[in-house]
Amino acid sequence: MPVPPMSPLLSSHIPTGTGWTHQLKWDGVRILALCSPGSVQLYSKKLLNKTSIYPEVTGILNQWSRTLQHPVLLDGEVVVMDPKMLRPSFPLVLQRERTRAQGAGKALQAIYVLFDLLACNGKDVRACPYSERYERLISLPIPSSERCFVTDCFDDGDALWQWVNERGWEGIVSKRLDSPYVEGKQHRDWIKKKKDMQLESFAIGYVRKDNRPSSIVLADSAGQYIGKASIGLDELRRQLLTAWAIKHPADRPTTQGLPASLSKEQIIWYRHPIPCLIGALEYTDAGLLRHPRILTLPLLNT
DNA sequence: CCTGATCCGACCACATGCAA
DNA sequence: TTGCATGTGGTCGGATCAGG
Repeated sequence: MPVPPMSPLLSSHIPTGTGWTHQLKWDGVRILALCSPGSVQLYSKKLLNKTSIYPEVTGILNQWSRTLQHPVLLDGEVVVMDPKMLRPSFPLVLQRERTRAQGAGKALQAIYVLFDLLACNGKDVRACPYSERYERLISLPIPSSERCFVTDCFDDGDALWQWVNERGWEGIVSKRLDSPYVEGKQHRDWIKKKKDMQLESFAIGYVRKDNRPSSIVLADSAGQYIGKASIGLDELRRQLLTAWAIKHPADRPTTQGLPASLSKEQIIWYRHPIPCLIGALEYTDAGLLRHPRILTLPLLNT
């Protein structure tokens, strides 16, 4: 039976030494595959059944699983490649997951990238060191193809990080070679480092919920709306946001072309936007920031 | 019948408070 | 001190429903 998958801890530091191996971080949806003789079930991180969502993945594994004598439990990431950028695209995989019409064209074909093995030959191997689980994984006779393969391991984490940055991938995951497979994050054996985008931006107002600022409304230097951010707002910043609105009120936004969805929230607009530094993963296709967070919001006096 | 607005649930990330 | 559970917040597409 599947268990909640092992998750990497976020860190800005890449571990070094021979005790660690490093892999690309595939930006997609975590999927466990339980392959029994003649049947395949896919599960999400929360153990929801995703078997029918990715029939192309299920199909590949199904063919192979007919030859099995005992159940095998695989762990990996389902991704969809961005054909232009030659790297996984999280927005595309979400689009793929939510499109019932399988595929909507070949562009949204899902790929299953494997990186761990929890059970094989009917035996639970979670207690085995990662190096051994990985060796067992690559020795499985799964028909390797562009649609399903095992991710590579690298010794030099810094070099892999540099490769990732040059090509705009999401990040890397470092794994301790002697570590067992542990549910969730109760370990220090898997470490992820993610790329970060920073941009100068402007708070043109804030969303008021429960009588206090809950997020800021963001525009870029050209005045284009780029989303809302709430992560990073502490009590001091909330007070600042409120005080700024009292000093520089406006009854309508200084920016054009805001989405209609904003109109159903209570938004306090600023006469003068506050410059701020925003961190984010990337832009979505709609031109909004993905996972924005507030890095610096200056404490202005006037 | 079609269209748009709205709600919902799935994904992700982080802040916070509490417990070990 | 550290990790976990909870809550908040963002995006997106599907489902639903109201109104033309």
